[in-house]
Amino acid sequence: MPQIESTANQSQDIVEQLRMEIITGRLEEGMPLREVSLAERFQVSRAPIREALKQLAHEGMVESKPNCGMRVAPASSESMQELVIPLRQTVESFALKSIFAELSEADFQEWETLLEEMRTACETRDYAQLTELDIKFHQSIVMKSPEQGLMSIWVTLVSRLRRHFLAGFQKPNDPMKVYYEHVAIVAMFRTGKLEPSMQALISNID
Amino acid sequence: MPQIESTANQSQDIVEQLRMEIITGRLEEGMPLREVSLAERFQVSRAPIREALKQLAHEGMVESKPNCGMRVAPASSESMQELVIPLRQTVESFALKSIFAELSEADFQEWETLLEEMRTACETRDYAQLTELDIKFHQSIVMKSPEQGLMSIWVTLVSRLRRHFLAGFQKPNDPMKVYYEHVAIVAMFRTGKLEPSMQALISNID
DNA sequence: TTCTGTTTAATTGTGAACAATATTGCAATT
DNA sequence: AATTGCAATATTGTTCACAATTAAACAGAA
Repeated sequence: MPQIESTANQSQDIVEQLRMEIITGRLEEGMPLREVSLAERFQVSRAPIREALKQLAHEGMVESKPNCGMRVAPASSESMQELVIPLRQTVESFALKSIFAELSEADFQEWETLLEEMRTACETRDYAQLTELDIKFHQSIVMKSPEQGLMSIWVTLVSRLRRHFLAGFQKPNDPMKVYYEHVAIVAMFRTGKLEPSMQALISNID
Repeated sequence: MPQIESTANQSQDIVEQLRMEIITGRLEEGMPLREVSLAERFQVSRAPIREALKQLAHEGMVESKPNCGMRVAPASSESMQELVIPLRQTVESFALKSIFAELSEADFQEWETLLEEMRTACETRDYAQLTELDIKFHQSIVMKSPEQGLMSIWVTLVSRLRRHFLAGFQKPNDPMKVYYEHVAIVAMFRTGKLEPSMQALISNID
């Protein structure tokens, strides 16, 4: 999001909430999103709801048919995902490179917290929560980058891969695999070696 | 834009107009965009203006400071452009590949028309117009692709390169160069050979 | 003068009513 | 029974009025 300083306004909160519900699959594909229903649910007027939906439409999370309403967008085609995955790898690598030298202990603490939550999500097989945490981890890397507009690009890409997340989690035999992978990533970050860190991050994106 | 069928609504028209004015440099960097002023100019209320500005903000054309208004976003950093150029090449190649087999005479006619306009723009040294036509040419390729959401990604990338256009046009000795390059691209498309066509398209993106 | 705090104005954020458009259901007709 | 036309409903698109927030102007004291 191209906001210079993010003050908490209603529509932004709604965007983040709806985005996560779509990514995690709590809101199924094709489900219509009515402005009045959402307005009642979030206890606000239609205006902030409209803004939120418009933004999600631009991100690719929902589809808009003029005068006919929004609905949760269907998953991207296989070929589309094959296009987007390397794009996402490139963007996140770039983000990591731009922040790597200035990583502080506070950054690592933030990630350690996420890792703990990820561990419990793995243990309880809470795939929706796991998806959310995975997204948040990668998002945090992009968010730390001082490059303006990188986040907008990243969000637009990730929304096309949202199905990829859930699908990827449910197949592996070892349900802790996702957790271990991210532990390895953070550990590699701590070594201070850029190239292997980028490699670890990239290999996690597929 | 993720609209399934594009009916002409006001905010969309405003988006396209403002986007072109920013890309072509008619609206200078840092210039504030006030909702009421724009509402008066376009003879509409603030709501469609707000929607247009929000969309442009997500595309990276304008920056938004909450409760403080929008302004034309400054150009991307050099490193950012170096990131985005190959991304754009990848996206447009993908788009071309997805439409190449079904190109019709109508498509070529559309391009020929653009080429003619491009020629006169080159002859009259109208760099703003030339920028607009260049964008429209590449945009048309992405637009023809049936892949949903490709346009959103493309727009987000191009907005980061908008300075690149104007700068690239004003330097070459031969002012017709831009025209010739696009003529060559379309001619290559007509041969029906995919790989060289993609190469021609890519080489034009730098 | 320079700094600080307060007031004032400008601007965005939100709410609510109205208009325009698309969808749905129903009836009349073939 | 299937189809077409029409009315009723639901939904979005737009306008206007108001609240909340921010930035600027200004006065007063060190």
